[in-house]
Amino acid sequence: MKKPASKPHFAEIARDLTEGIAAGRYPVGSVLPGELELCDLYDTSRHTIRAALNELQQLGLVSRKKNAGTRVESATPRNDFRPSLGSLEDLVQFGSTNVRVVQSIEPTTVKGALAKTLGCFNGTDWLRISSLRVDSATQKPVGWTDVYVDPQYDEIADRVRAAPDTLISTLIEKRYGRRVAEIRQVVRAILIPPPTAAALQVDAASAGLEILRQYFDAAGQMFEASITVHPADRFAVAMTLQRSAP
Amino acid sequence: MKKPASKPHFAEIARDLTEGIAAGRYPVGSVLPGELELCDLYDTSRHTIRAALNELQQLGLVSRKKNAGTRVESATPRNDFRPSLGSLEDLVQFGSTNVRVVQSIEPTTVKGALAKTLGCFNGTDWLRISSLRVDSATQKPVGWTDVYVDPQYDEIADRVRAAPDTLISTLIEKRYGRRVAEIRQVVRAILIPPPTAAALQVDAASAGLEILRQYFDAAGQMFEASITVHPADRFAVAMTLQRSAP
DNA sequence: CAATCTATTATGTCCGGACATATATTGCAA
DNA sequence: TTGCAATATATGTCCGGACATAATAGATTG
Repeated sequence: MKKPASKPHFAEIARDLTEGIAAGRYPVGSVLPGELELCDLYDTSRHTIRAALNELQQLGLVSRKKNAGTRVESATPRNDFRPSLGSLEDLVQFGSTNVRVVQSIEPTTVKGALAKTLGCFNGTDWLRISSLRVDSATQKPVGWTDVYVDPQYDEIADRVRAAPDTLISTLIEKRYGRRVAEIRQVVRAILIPPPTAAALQVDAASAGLEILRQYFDAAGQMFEASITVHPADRFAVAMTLQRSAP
Repeated sequence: MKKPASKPHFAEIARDLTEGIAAGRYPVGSVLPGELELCDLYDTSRHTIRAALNELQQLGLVSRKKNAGTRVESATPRNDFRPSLGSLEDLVQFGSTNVRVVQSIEPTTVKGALAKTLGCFNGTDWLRISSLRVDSATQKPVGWTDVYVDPQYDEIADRVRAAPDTLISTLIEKRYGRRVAEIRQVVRAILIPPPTAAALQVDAASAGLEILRQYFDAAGQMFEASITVHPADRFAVAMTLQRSAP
């Protein structure tokens, strides 16, 4: 009955359960057997079962609640790849490589196409913080950023100027306690518009990278958004994905 | 001595260790105390210590080896944000929205600037698979892709044509068993070169998104690379990041 | 001196128990 | 019927032990 399994026991069980979920034996939305039942099923200890279930949870296959049991959330082992080094700072390529030089901080009313791209209602009031990102080595501008924050957070203006290497979302979190729970990011290619091109010291018809970021709190409310334009030859978005389960 | 800690014990320990790493008490590259020592230090069981260390490992702060102990890898709690839905297919926006139309499959010798961007030696031989991605709804081309694979995999040509909605890396894995362990991706903005512009049915001087992907196996060997060019107004790279620890 | 064998030592896996805690259900009372 | 309290039940946390396994360092041998 017992195979001379080379793999650890909990990994075998995790594999079996994953297979069962993929095969539809445990359909999405259903609740799979309790831990003690699984102990009985696989003839092992609860500790081992939990280690196996932990794997499934890590893979995003199941969610677990105190009395409701472990619910099957997805049939396919999503997050097959995950970013290996991907703090937000790394992603944005912030920090030591370049600093923020604030150009202007003023309240504005967002309407029309801009409102649509930002994902807010027409005529919403925001505080716009425009800044230039300058590479500390070459002294050349690497990006123009318009950050839109809730106008009630106007007191962060000083801090934004004082801490040129800190994310504005971090400043808001420290000052007002509103915490970012989710970030949506869209990367597009554009032809850099003339005024921005001048600020970035590039030709008018050159290509650029436009990055839109939306910051949401735990309630799903967007309280910050930013649009960044980078010259094509001075910036790239890089990321590394690694397979989760070897 | 005992605080009325509301948080679980192992979480407190994880927090403390994270703090110690961030503060430099445990510098990057150093090896922090063994599990039994930590048991003594925090006056707890090995199980709890391991749960805490597990958190740090999950956050990418430490790596662990059989006899060398747990090594500090990074000072900042990276992966503070993780992609919420991020299978590779989602990221690439593959699948039902558009299909691959193969234009040519032929062996080439990569040299000069191309070799440099692809990240291989000058004069390396590859099998180049050029294809057009066409949106199934509008019938307009949304991207031009040059995939470079090891020329020994020339038998996949048929499969590439036969399965227009499957990743080429997946085809290689199924046919030859060589498995992708890591993917590096770089997104840049470019001006679309004339021949590509013609194929994509856009103006010559328009902006486009260039995506370079490199596929590595477990040994760190690159065995596939691809360069994709998308018209600026027909494609964007979107991703959602969610905070890991609420 | 080099190569090989052998302890030593760290993490990895696993056991079987205990109590805590959050949630769902049930039962009782207004 | 509605609202609240008691109970049941699932996962969460934690203990203290055991043996396995891999990597290192030391001892042994050619």
